[in-house]
Amino acid sequence: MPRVTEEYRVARRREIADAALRAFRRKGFQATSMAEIISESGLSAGAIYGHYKSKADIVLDVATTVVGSRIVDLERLAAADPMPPPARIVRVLMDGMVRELGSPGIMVQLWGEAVTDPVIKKLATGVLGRLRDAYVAYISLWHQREHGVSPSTAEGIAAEQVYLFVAAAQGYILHSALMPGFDSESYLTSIEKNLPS
Amino acid sequence: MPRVTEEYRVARRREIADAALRAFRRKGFQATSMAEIISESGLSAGAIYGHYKSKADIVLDVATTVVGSRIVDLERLAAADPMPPPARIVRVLMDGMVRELGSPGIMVQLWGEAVTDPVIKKLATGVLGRLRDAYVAYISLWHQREHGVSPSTAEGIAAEQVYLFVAAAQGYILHSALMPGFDSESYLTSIEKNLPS
DNA sequence: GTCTATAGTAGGATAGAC
DNA sequence: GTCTATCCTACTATAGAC
Repeated sequence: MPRVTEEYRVARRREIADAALRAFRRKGFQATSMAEIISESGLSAGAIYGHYKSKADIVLDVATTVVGSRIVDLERLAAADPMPPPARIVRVLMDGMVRELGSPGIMVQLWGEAVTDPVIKKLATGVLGRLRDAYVAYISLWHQREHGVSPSTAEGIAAEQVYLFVAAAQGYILHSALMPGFDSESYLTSIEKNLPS
Repeated sequence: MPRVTEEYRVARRREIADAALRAFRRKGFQATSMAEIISESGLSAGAIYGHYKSKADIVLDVATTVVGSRIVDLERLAAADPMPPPARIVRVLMDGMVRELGSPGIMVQLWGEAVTDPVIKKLATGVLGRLRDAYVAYISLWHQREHGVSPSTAEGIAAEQVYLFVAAAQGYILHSALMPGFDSESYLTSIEKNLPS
């Protein structure tokens, strides 16, 4: 027997999550204190802890949403005809991530936090796993469509190549966050040229 | 006019740095408190702050040493005949890193911290830059030796390929830190098979 | 230089009134 | 559900005696 309607609860959570994302965009995840999320949301500590049980819980919600969008990106591209080559996908994913997250630095902080915080680690592992699976599916489908290979051999190729594609995306994020004056365009063209197809 | 001999000072710093590295190996960088470094070293807070001005200063010293070892690895391999192919280098670097650091998680935490801490960021940027340069030099030399191309074209190839090689190493570190049951051997063989040569 | 003791600070989370 | 006020814990760094 809920004390408020389900609708209300969902709307409030979204409101809080959006405020948190705005705060994270400015200062990253670790450096953003609960006080800042509270201030950004215009609510109070009590109100927020009534909807989320911890800061990690908020991060989890925000990140899950963002990753969901990337999966949707991949599915949309998989439905296109002709499908862009797998190497081209890195660019699309990175564009989407930067657009939504503002700065790739947040991802790096998330990874760092995951090393010690079990809740965040579970999140990061899930994220990485889901994206990897979606990427495998994409590569496999692409090989079937463009090179006409059988589903099983396409699957084999995809499983073997996916590590490098994922690493290319991770490398983009790291370079972008850590190297001042990082030239994203030359990174992406270099990647697209040297990744297998 | 130093109050103690230079030798003594250097030895003490090394002693502290070694203790810090042992502590970092267990719990990573962020999660290791000064109290733990103090306890591990058998010294006191006062003693340590007499030799390092902050915790970040200790991390900087430790990390610089570790990275120096990777550069030495690369130089040693560059002197071998025949030189191992560039794709093979990822494995060597990762082996050395894991041996010295115990866990790749420390690197991930370092990256995360770099996003907000200017001192650590400068360190991470420098590390990445030095390794990248050493890698470029290696790839370039390898193409000259093994494919007999001119130095200038070899340099061009190296500059274009290096991003992907570095990303492969970073991907190894991230997967290793975040994916439970990560199969490092299949990662490395997959990388070696799909990286350009 | 090194020790003990502690100052100083920041941030996540809760209690209790409304 | 939400607010204000505050507790509590954790941790870096310093002060002052030896």
